[in-house]
Amino acid sequence: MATYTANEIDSLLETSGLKRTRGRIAVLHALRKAHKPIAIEDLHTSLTEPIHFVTLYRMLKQFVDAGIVYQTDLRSGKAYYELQREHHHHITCTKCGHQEEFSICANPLLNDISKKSKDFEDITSHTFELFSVCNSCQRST
Amino acid sequence: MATYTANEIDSLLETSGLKRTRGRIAVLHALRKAHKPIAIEDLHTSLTEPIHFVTLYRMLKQFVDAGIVYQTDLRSGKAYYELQREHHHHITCTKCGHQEEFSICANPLLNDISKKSKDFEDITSHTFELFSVCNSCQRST
DNA sequence: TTTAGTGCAAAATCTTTGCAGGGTA
DNA sequence: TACCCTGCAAAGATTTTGCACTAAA
Repeated sequence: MATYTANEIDSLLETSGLKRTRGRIAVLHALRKAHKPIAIEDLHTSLTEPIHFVTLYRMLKQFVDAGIVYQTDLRSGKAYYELQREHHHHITCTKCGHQEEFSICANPLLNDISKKSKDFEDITSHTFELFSVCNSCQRST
Repeated sequence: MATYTANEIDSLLETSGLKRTRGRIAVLHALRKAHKPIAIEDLHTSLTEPIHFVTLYRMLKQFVDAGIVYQTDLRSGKAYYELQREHHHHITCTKCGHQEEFSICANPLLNDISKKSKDFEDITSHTFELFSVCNSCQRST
């Protein structure tokens, strides 16, 4: 449950035209284990294979371009990554950073939007993140 | 039309408990003129008053916290800012950077989400950005 | 073998912090 | 006057680039 099957990973990579390397497989497994958007630094820590930061940056960019990985931004000054098929969103507290997950996705809106667009056909990816002050921070103000 | 009235700016700042300085007024005017999310560097270029980058960073953080300014991320490695009341979203081409604006906002979803949340009452702000490959880049592949 | 992927070193870019002086209420 | 705001210098953090070597198809 915590890992992709070898077949699933292989087909993801093959479809994208990316070679099946030890590093990429390890990264996809690590992303799968995270179960939430994770920053590059934390991803690197969680890896079982030694992979250089530079390589990690390059891999993730390719994965995002290929649509395998979802990239989002939580206003913390760095990028967060998650497997596309685990895709979900968060409310983040702007005071303490506390997060709550929610399963509602903006997908229904995407169809409307792409239908109206003249320059774009399909939306390959999106970000959707909410920010607020959590109840406990609110009380302590 | 391209500028706030002095009164409007004054009340924005007053409500937020921020002092009415020459710099802040100039920045709000510049944001108003932009009519779209703008990066700090471009904002700085467009200013009529000389304002230090450091000050600009600090101002924008305050504005975002105060709810005057909307902060978003276009996966370009830097933050974009826009007046909250001009708030709208974009589809960005991941190849050439071409943007198309759309007026549909995720607001209807926000209500649903905050109602279901146990840790958060009101959503103060959100990001919602779409990514795709534009038709013209698609053709040239 | 040929092309794509990786590691290393270095640099570029964006953003934050501490402190002293200046402006606003 | 008291506190907030700003500029300056410096540092911190994240991400990118060039090049040589290695591994996958």
